[in-house]
Amino acid sequence: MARRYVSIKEVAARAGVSFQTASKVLNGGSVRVSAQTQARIIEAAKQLGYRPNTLARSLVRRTTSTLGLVAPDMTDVALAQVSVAAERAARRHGHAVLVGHLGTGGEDGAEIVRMLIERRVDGVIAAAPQLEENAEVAELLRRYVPAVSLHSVPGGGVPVVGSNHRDTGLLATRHLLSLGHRAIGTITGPFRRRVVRSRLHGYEDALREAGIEPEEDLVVEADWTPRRAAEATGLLLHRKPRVTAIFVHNDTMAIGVLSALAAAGRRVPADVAVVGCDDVPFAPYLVPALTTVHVPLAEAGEQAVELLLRRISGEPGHTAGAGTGEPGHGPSAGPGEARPGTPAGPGDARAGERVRLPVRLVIRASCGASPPARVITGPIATPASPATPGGEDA
Amino acid sequence: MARRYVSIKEVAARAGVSFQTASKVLNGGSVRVSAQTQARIIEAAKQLGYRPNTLARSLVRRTTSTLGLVAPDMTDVALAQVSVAAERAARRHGHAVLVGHLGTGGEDGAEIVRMLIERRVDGVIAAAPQLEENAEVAELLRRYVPAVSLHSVPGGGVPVVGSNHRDTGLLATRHLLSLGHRAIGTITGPFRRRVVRSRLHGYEDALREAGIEPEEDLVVEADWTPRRAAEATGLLLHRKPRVTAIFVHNDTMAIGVLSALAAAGRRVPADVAVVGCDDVPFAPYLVPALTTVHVPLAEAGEQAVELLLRRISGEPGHTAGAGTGEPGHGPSAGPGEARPGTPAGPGDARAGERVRLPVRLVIRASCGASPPARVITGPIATPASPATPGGEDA
DNA sequence: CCGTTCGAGGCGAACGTTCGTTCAACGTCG
DNA sequence: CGACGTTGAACGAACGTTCGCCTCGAACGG
Repeated sequence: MARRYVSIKEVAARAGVSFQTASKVLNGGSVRVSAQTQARIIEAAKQLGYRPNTLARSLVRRTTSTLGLVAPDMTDVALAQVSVAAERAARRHGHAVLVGHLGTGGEDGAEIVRMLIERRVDGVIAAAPQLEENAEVAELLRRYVPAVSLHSVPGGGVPVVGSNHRDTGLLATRHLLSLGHRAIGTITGPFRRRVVRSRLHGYEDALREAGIEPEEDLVVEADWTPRRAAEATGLLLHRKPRVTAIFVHNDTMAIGVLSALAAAGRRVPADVAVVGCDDVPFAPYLVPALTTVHVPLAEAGEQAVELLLRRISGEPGHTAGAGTGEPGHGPSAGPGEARPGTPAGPGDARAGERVRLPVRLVIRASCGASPPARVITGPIATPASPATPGGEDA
Repeated sequence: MARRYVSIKEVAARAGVSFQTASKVLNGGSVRVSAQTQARIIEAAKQLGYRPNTLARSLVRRTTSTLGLVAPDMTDVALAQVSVAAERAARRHGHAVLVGHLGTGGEDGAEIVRMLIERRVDGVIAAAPQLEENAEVAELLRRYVPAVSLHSVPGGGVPVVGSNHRDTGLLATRHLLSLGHRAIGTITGPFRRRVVRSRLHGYEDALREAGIEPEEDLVVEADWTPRRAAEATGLLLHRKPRVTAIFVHNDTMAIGVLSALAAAGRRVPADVAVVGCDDVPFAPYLVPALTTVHVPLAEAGEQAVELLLRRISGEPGHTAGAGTGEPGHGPSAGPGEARPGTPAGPGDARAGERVRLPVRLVIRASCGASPPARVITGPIATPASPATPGGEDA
């Protein structure tokens, strides 16, 4: 049961050299050590099953090759994608990932971040919407450790990777409008989330573009779960029996919406059209197949890691390591939002503070449009709507 | 951007004591240091924003308070539950979690485990079905680090936490039989997975109990995804048009099955009854609401952590740590499939090697049974089937 | 008044590395 | 034939802790 780890000294002893020499060979490679000795050391290491102790290594190198990930509750497949992608990307770059899952409230965020800091992670990825409101976490991230967030961070100072969520609302609603719908309801996530407000802005702006004044009664708040979404749909149907289309803020809730609609005897898409958000793997297999706005979640996780790693290695950019990234990437990339003053465009001083991943509409059956799987991409130019200021988020 | 961490020496200096004294105070608490001095040290630490460097601590304590988690691909909500629950449980016990997600093949398992070992995790939780076949991983876990698995481990020596999956097959199939179905098909996960074979055994045994000889044509292999499940269903319908019920190996695939059934114009449950597996959060909101076998995934994750932590702290049990070095437990390898001699019951000498979490049937609408949400629990006595003894797996 | 005890805190060592410097031996060259 | 380079390897120090033992001085008992 000898679970003791063998140290480099034992390897060295067996090879008959000083442990420092062994160290040299075992890492660096061929630095000033005869081929013979090298072979002996390597052989000894293999025989003994030597595994370097990264703790000791980190202690002297002052870097752990470990990233921290603050993850959400994760009852939603969509969010899980981010974490998985991020971890994979990190590992590809030789970094391990220390993870902490928030409670549903997200109030334990600071605790998690402190844990990560004490473990001296090289950087932190904040991948939970709940963190949006957590000023304490934001402060910790600003002060103690390089970080990248997938959601807007109170007080700024932490670069953000993600999509423009106003675009999602815009895309979904415009599509519904183009199909002739006028009474379009929406089942949202919690209002206090920026994502939600952004999607709502897109929804409203699209409506106004079409000359329709948004109605409060058509907007029902839920909490991302199918359960609450089903309830919300019931309420919506009650308040506005004549609604003919629904924009749902995520695909998981769409399941609940579909369920409630079925329970109410409304056919989809014949009576009511439905458009979701995220484009999770099962979306094409709902009945009817769900039309939804694809949000590149996995890609966001990956990009977040890349950006974070660049920052850590102290790549230039005004924001100490942030920038130079994404030079003129994407079609119109970054500046999705109408924000006259601070375009955050490429070349802007704050470039790199924000990486934008375009969303796109995936047309399936639930909206009643005929052709299968057409795709319309965002971000989109907003004709005339300086109304909603910049702060969208991922 | 001064990201430098303050060390305990700086705290000590500021408080005017030796750093060892500061150390004493900052951990142990009231150990032979005057209240005054303590206060001074604590104050200094606070002012400086001192965060202990757990690397150094771990180095001397020879324990990292970190657990490794080998997680699956995670495109399935059900599996994500395990990871989240495990991480939460670990944190509750003051442990952090280092996570590695397998690729779809799971061939990178050893690489991940090695990474965890080099980082000196105190223990490893193997929570991926893909690991079932990975002998290299099993070997690493046996040799280098205490571990607990959620799935059977080749060669044994690693305790397993999970449900008896024969029971799931039994429960689902018996239910369908009790509803009068005789032509019952099943859409499975990959055959090479034990879980799958176990569920299949349950399915077949239930059939035989009812005097029905299982037919190969009624069994179609898929890969856990809705996509392949839909295809498989199409195939099943083609081969056996008269099938009146389907047992699906997980809820995510059930989405695909429902979709294919709808495409084929079969009504559920009127024409075909469907029973799933797992009981994920959205199951009640599918149309129709999915009858499914509830598998306590989150609980399994939690229990795995508890068990692992007990093992680490060297709690007794005959298997002291890891089976006192696998004496003569070789080929008889864990209480695997058909091994009449070793029932591994409670009170058995090898108790602790296997924790069983009962599954239960949750009756909803997709099977056509009338009462809403009845529940039938397992594990179940098998009337006359000594064929498949205990050895199912999680 | 001296020896003992006890409370408070200092000190050395160790944990397993990495990194830069030092050292010995052996040619080689002028 | 001695100064010098090279080459190969050893060595010392440091990373930030924890832990156990040691010392010091004051208080206390006899």
